[in-house]
Amino acid sequence: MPTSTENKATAASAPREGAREGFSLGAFLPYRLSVTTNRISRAFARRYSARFGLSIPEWRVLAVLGSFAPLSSNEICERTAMDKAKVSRAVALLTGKGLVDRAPHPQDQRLLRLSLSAAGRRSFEAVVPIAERLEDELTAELSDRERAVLDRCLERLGAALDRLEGR
Amino acid sequence: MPTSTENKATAASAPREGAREGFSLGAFLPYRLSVTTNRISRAFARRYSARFGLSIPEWRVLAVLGSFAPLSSNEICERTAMDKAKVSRAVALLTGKGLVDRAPHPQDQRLLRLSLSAAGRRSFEAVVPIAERLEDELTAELSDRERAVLDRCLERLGAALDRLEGR
DNA sequence: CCAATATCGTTTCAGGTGAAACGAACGTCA
DNA sequence: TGACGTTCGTTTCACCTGAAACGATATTGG
Repeated sequence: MPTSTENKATAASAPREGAREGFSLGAFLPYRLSVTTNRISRAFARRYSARFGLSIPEWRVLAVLGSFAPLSSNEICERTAMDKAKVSRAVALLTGKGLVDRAPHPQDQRLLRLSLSAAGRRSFEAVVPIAERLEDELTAELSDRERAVLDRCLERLGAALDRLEGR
Repeated sequence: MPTSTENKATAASAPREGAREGFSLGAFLPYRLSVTTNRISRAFARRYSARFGLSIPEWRVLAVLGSFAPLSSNEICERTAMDKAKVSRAVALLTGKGLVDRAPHPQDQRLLRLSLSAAGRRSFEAVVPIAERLEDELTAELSDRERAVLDRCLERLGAALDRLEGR
């Protein structure tokens, strides 16, 4: 859906006049992560959004429901790390498209019991290979060890964030 | 500025009923990168936005101008990987705050010649240590080797994206 | 039992976003 | 020179976003 002009990759180049050494945005980890992540999101969206008409939030909901249905909205929030408003909208769109079934929870009327419809499961099964292929293409140049280190780094960054937020 | 409810970190847990093994969002690299990156952006914004009144785009513009002034808007686009509309707005805000000076380019009247004002440089010098400290805290648990591998992974992901986009 | 409080999901609201349209300035080529 | 296409930065437009307010349901405490 977005064919952005942004994030076309930017190699850090040499400082020019007025250079203030000691800080380089191009080497700043939050910045690098942000650029790479945005580019990946776009690349992924380009592949499936046109074909399936799914936004990223919708795809995420589809993904967790494909693996863990039935879930309440709140459980989807936890599993996708999206806020409840975003989940609510994505679920509304997916039910409107007939991809998600929405039923009341038998014990607690506040909760929804969300699951994939037959059509939803077909979409899920169709998108998963695309997702996996993109991941393979992205990580093709990474050795198994590098991939393992990358996973560990993300885990530790998450733990560091837990500490920072938990203060 | 944003004290989000989103991205509070979500550990992957065991599949439940209806589990469809073979795909787990929690192990999907684009997803993990996205969650971690968004959390870092928020953590960073919390630290400086209240104190300096800077949005993330503004901070990025400040950062590149602090290191590479003078730059045109287009050069800022390249260096920050933001699209031109976002840069245009950030520059407008920064000039409004008196942090950035805007002059016409002597040879090419289409270009702007942007640089930090004295106040802008003071803000830059004030934010840089905060940025560096956050990065240190985030990567405190990473060994030098892990950090190096992480950098290399990001580089190779970027190269893979170049290929994917360049087609 | 009845308040008071908490939780769930939706909706509202103000603001940010990218894509595209736009005007102005430049370069080109005859 | 002048018509044409290009590049630069701004603005418009439709959409997406998170925070907060909200109604509905459940739970707790008196």
